[in-house]
Amino acid sequence: MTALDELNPAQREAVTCNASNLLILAGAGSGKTRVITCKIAWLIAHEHISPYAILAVTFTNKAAREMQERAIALEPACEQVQIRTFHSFGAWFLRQHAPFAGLKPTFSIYDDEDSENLIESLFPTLNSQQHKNIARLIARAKDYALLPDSPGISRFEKYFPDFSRYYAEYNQKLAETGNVDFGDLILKPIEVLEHYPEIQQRTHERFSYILVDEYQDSNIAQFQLLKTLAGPQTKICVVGDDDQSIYKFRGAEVNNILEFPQTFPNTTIIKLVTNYRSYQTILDTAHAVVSNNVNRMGKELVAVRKGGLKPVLKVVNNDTEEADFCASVIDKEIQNGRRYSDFAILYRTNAQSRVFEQVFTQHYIPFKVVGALRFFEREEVKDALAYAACIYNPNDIVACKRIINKPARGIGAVTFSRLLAYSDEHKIPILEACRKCVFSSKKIMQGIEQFITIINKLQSLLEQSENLGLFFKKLFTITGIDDLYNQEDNEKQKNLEELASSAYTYPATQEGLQQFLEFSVLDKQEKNSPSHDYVTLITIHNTKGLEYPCVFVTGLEQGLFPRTDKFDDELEEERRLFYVALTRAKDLLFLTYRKYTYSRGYIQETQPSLFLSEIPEKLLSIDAEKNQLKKQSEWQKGTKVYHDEYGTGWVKRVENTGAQTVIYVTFENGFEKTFIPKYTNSLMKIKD
DNA sequence: GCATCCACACTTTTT
DNA sequence: GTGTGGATGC
Repeated sequence: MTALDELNPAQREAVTCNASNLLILAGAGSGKTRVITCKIAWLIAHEHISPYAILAVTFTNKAAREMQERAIALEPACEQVQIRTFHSFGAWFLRQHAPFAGLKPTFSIYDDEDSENLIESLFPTLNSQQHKNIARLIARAKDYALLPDSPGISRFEKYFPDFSRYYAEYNQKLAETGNVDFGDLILKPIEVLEHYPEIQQRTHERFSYILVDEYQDSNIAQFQLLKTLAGPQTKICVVGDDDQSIYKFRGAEVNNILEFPQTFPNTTIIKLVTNYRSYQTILDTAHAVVSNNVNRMGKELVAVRKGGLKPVLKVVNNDTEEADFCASVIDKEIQNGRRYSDFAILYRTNAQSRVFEQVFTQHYIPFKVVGALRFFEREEVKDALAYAACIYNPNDIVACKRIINKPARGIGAVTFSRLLAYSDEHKIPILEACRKCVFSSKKIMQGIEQFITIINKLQSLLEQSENLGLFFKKLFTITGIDDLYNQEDNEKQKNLEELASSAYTYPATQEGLQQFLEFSVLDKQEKNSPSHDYVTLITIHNTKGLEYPCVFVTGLEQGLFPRTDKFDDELEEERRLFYVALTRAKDLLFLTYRKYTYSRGYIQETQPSLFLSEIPEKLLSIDAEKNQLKKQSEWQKGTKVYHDEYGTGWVKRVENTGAQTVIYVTFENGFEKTFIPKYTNSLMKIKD
């Protein structure tokens, strides 16, 4: 295979290694995708493994598509390889085994917002913050593969009293209506495999090779799915980078990768540390920061591209100056022949994009904000999809609730809960309940009748339409959402247009509808329009896997990045996030620190990010007036702390020895102790 | 059931 | 500064 000749020795070893359990530690920019795609092609061409027997799991659909395309380019038979996200694999598996999972063949998949809406209709007496909390905790519980009756669920109770009861009722309702949420897409396949040995046997026989990408961000449930999918003969290859694990807050378990060699005996570990992306100066800076983490496997990237300019640290007064600085650098570099698409502005929180949008507009710099409000999550788009979902699946109570009174037909929350109770009592789908239920109020009866008429019309319209796009166009008119959004908002109208056009390639059949609905819920990532030349404004989380010639990492203030209310292990995750940010840059890297920020309308003085103090000065080109950048530790005299053993105390003294901070704490019980925060997990900051 | 107004909160979020 | 949840009144 000629592609093999283009690989470095470590990459080649990773591709050809035939170990049963293989862990590839692939640093940022080390050619990871190339290795995986080569490996898939190699398995088919040289190990004579059927493409049908290979499963490759990625974290995003975008990554899956890219992987498939590149694998096919190397070996056409890769067309047959299952390359999917964990969730899309789960959906695929459940469609085939729906009855075994207790699901109707037309089951709907609920995203986080849908789940929350379901919780809202189940527990109408709770307020929306409580609904949110329950939804978040259920999602987390499912990430950890915990069911309402699992012993481990008790630790959730302290965040929400009676949590397991709400969780049980929620799951019960999903089961009754035969629908699933995102968590179930992982958990239900595990259940099916465990309860039906013949299905597991067949699955084991089918997949002889499983590859998992971005393994550092897999969660416990996904890990269990991986274990149940793998038979005694199945070979497993996981690829990831412990330094880039940034999704712990949503259940990612970095121990999946750290403990992989212990869990799967005789694991071969291959490290890919040759970096093809960034200049060495950028990697030196990134390494200086991430090496402060204790909980890591430890590896240092080596750049193929030696030298390079030092990263620039720019100190500015406020957010406008920060954006002005970025704009002027961009303008200058454009003069030097760069394109707008060479630049990315990275920030910790979405709210930071606003000033950049304003300033860039003034400077006539074209930009695109990534990920703020995703297309398939927009109100009008979800409304249209909800009508479609009602036609496809009469048991979709969330979709029905969403649009039964949209546009307004005089059917409120009370009426809907009665309909829900009726469907519950008579064990009939919610749409049947709408057809059969009788209310004394004439106004309500008329409203429901209107709604049912619309649904009936749509049902007969579906198979008469030429394609799904044309069906949607008619749907907008018949349902009245066209009028609802037409007058007030042109943008929403455009989005509906775009929804229709993205459905044109699907046939107007039950099957086509199912595929489109599934696509809309599982593949929400905005597709990038490569034809356009614009600066990217993006959160650091969203940049994972991306690279840009010129990167600005902005808002490097203590409290914002890192947030200061973090415990030790969370601080390490913030540091990994910073590491991810730095390693996105190929050529030029700019770091900005604002001395003052606005928050809640007030101007506040800031401290520079702890991470800036972790970069040796000689690695940076510092653009600041004298004394603008004070060194600052995250620990200050007077900070209130809590220690697992000694209880509450206050920091008496802080010593900074450059690389290391030592703090002296006096506790309420009289103890005086010395800590190196970097090495302690039992001490945390608490609010005064 | 719906419109209106006020208080309040405000990380990140591949699926 | 801005958007949203919840209370209030019609």
